[in-house]
Amino acid sequence: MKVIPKAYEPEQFEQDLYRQWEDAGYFRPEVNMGKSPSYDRQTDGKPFVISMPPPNITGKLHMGHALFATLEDIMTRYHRLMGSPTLWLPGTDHAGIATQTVVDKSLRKQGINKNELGREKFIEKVWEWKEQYGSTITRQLRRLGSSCDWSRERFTLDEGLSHAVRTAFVDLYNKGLIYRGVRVVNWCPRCHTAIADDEVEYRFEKGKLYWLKYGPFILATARPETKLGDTAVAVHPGDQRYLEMVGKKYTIQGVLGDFEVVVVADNAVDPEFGSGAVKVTPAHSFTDYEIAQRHNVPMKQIINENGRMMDNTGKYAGMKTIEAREAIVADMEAMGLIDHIDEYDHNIATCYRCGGVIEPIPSKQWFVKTRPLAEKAKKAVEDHDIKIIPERFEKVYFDWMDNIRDWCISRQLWWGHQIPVWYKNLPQLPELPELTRNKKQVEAGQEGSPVSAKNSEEFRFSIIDPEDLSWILSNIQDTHNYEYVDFFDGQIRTRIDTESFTCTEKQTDRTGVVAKTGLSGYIDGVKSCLELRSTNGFAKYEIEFKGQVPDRFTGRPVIASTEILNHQVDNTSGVSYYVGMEPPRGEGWVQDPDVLDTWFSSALWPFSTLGWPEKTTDLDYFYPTTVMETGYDILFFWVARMVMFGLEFTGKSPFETVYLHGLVRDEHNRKMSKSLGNSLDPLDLIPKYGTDAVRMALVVGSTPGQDIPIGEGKIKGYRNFSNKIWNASRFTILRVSEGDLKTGEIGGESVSDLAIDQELLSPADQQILSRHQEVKRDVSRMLNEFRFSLAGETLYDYFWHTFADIYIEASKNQLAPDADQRIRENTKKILIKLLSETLIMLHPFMPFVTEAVWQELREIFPSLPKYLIIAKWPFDADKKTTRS
RNA sequence: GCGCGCUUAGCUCAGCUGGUUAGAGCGACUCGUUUACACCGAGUAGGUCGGGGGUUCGAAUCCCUCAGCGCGCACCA
Repeated sequence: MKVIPKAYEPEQFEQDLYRQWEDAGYFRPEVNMGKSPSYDRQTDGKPFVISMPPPNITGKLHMGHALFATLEDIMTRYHRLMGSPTLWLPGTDHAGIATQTVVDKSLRKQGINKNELGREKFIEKVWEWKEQYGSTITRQLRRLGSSCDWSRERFTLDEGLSHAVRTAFVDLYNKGLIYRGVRVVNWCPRCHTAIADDEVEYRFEKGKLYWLKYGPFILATARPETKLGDTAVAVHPGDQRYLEMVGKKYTIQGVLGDFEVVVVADNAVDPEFGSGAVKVTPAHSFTDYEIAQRHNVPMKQIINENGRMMDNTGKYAGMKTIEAREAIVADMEAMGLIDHIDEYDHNIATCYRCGGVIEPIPSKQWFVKTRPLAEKAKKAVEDHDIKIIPERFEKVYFDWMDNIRDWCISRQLWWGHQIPVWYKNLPQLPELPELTRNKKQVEAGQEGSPVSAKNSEEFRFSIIDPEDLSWILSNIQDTHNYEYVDFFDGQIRTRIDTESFTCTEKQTDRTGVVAKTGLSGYIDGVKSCLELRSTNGFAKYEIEFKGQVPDRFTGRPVIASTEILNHQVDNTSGVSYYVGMEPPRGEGWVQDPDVLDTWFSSALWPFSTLGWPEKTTDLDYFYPTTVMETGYDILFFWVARMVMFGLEFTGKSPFETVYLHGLVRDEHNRKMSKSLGNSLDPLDLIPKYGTDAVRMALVVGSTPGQDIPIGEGKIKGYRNFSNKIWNASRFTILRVSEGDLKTGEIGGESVSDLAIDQELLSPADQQILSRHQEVKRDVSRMLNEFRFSLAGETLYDYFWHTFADIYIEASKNQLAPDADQRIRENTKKILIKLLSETLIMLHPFMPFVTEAVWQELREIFPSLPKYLIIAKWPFDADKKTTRS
């Protein structure tokens, strides 16, 4: 008879079992396109794929990671047991701001200043940090039993992914979906970078509302210091009180002398609030900026990127905004410019990373034009190409897509993907003689055209190297108000109607317009010339086209390289820029110092990790992925953007189902926080109670989209369950192995061949077998429907309170030495069947105990698969012929 | 302001498309246990399913309404 320890000691098994699985390669899916599978498959053969939400390299594992790892591992293991080729692709995220802040802090503790260190050295330090901590978190994910394919592990700054990022940027740029411009942005003076709208968090703070005597108006403001940047007063168009004043200019007495404002009527003004008149500070308020844009009101910036008053604010220059506010209020009171002051609760904007107050300031940044992307992304969910669980988040998703604003993607940081744009300052050049305005357009094959292409479609796509085209077009964007753009290819001069791009709002049309009006065709080896003229100046580019290769997107031939022989720019900025995958040829080009928003690379994750933009086997086979499992808190940050980018770059939704889990909270449903001291550390709990217990505690009782409370008591409960599994199995194994197995007391080759004699069944046998069948069916269905909690609970209840409490007790009689030999044998067969099949079903939830027990079970019943992880799921949903 | 969620036993929560006597875990109480497991077993108590109204043969479940709590988005002069 076997000897098995009395209690389950997880520490003795977990790490060893994990190593055995990993070494055996069970986490790596078989890529077998078009071939018949090498194993018994219960599915349609489609691979099951999850891209792991890449944890930041900044920290160590917490309960949130444990939750996603558990849920994703359950799905992965379930589908593996079902026989699907299963890929769970892990990785980590460089997490721009977060990592830079943490490393900066740690360096400062060592007395090292980031700025003295310099960019290159600093980035080296961050990489050192990454080497140290990036692997910590993946090691800890293994501890959770995550059966992901480590051979495919990725990091967002890997060469392949960086290449994907550059490709995406350049492609969007060429499509006119990325632009650079001066906008009022959310600026964090503490992190010293712009952040996106959804990276801003609002919180209430007690403050004051100042009623100012403002020329003929009395108006309220929370930020009197911005008065120095005021250029207008806005009122509601229907407001009778101010009708007469609209359009007129007024002189306002200010602390730095008189200044002039214009009165405009705008619907954004709420006539009910305050006096119905608003002072407009276009440079430091989003609403004011928009009002100013609509009424052509000038903008005056008075706050700089350090959150301090600028030189144009006289004696207040250099003060922080709060200091300036106090000083200005004091001065205004002295001048009798303040009517009265109210108490007022402000909803102030703060940075989601550092908590600092956000200053809206005008800044030149890169933006993604999101609306065209959002429309497709919205449609994908509307058409059910993507299903969101729980469904109610679809509405939230739609609302976001409907109200989306352009996405500011440049960050003034060092750690991240540096923007693939290069700048060059150019000397002023003497004006060129006026160009001949020839309106003739080039058509493919047309007489006089130097273009040799025979079919017009090929011709149309064979513009010039997209990278150079973008570089050229970038200048159109930069200077506005071009009168005309001429393209001269050596023989024919082509006029391009510039009306289409005088306005930045029409940027999407740029590429199209160019193609339509004839900036197309290439001349291998011929020097061409592009000339731009604007109200600010002109630019001339001499270009030589060389060679011909297939375009990587369309497969059509394009110019392989375009040498810019010379280019000249003369405009107000005097700067030209180049957008491309690699630095441009020639001297003096400097790359844009900014990096991209972390979420830009994250948005590419489901396909960049599989090799995109290269056409790899992995991309072909595993993309689109199956499930995106993540927290509802990053629905906008991440999920929405993956959908937008997935559709844009691959033409496919990046996943079929989005499963949103909730936030892990403490047993009283409070947020886990260090200050409350209620945080649970999975790395303490795992050695204490076992990974399986932690996993079960996270799954059972949690509903998608709903926060999940968890306390140590709950985990203890599932530790007890682990032990119950161990002991019920121990009983089974010990009893079944009584007698001589070699002579085949229970016989049979595999579990399905266990010939259970229906004639000999006791009522207890019949009941358990029937219940067992139900559980198999229910659990399969629940897992297919993403109802993990219910599935786990069902299995828990069945195993403990039906199998162990009822059936094992009943089996004791049936196994008694004085019982009929045939009954004993039959009972043993039933026990083996029930136990082995239940272990398989429990395995996705509790991989370690179940595998540990399986290995024991295999010793007395060697026909079982070598490892539980690759066993066969005991219920086939397609076989609806389940006889009761 | 717009939207969403929650309110079920002392605590934390399940309860899918309405259908036996509303469930679990923890906690409480009683009893038991040399015999797979005290990280155990058998059992008990505990709920007018937030209030009100409606639909229905039948409502924790669907609809309306009110209240409390929480969250998201927008505004925030």
